[in-house]
Amino acid sequence: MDKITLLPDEALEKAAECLKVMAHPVRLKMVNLLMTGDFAVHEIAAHCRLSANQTCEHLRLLKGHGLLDSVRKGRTVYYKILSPQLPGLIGCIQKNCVINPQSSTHNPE
Amino acid sequence: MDKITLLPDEALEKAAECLKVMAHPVRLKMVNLLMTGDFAVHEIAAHCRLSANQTCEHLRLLKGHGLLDSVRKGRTVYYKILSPQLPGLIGCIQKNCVINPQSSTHNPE
DNA sequence: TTGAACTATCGTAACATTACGATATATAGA
DNA sequence: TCTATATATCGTAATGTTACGATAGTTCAA
Repeated sequence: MDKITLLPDEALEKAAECLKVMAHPVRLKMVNLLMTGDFAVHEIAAHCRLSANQTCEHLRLLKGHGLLDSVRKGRTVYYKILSPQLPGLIGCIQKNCVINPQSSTHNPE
Repeated sequence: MDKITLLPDEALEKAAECLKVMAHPVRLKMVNLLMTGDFAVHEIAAHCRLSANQTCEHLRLLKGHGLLDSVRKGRTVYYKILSPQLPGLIGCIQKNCVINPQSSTHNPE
């Protein structure tokens, strides 16, 4: 196993869209936080040092792509991880971007 | 092991930048192809059904971030995978976006 | 009902990315 | 040298993304 296969275009487009959603430091931070539990919007905002509306927009994007889910309890809305793939991606990032730092050290210009 | 950790901002920003580079169906396709061997620009262009200049630009971006490398042999320039993390990411995509299709089935609007 | 807390949405300006034609560079062969 | 092939770059229009102020909806409690 571990054979190299050429993935179909459809899968690549789906993957690219998913990656695009995750390709933002704030959204990565949100997902990373939510891996440790469920949190309210204002808690996520505080953790990311972000305004309420920006926080909502990022969360909406993540939820809109099926990566997160939310429940309201009174005035507070709690977000949680829905996609079972997210932790894997974060783990992949941890392995590839933290332990083995690389990339973004070059400049195309 | 497999403990959940909050990654530092620096790592998240680096990861986001790396993901942004990969978050394009054509670039994913290029990397996927290059996992099977080294290829010339015009071969990559043909495989991706892309114009020469677009192909070069995508390859330049990937190379500029240290993900690919290239060697010239005569008139032909061959690209190859440089970053040892790329196959892992593609594998992650294969697991998460192909076997377990999800995401991009919702629409934020 | 009124106000406060919390979340969500809208309009839009600022910014980044992508596509594409035109052009430039590099190499090999006639 | 001249020409064709193979890459690379540039300028710019089209498109997409993000940030941000303003506003709106929701819930609770006084």
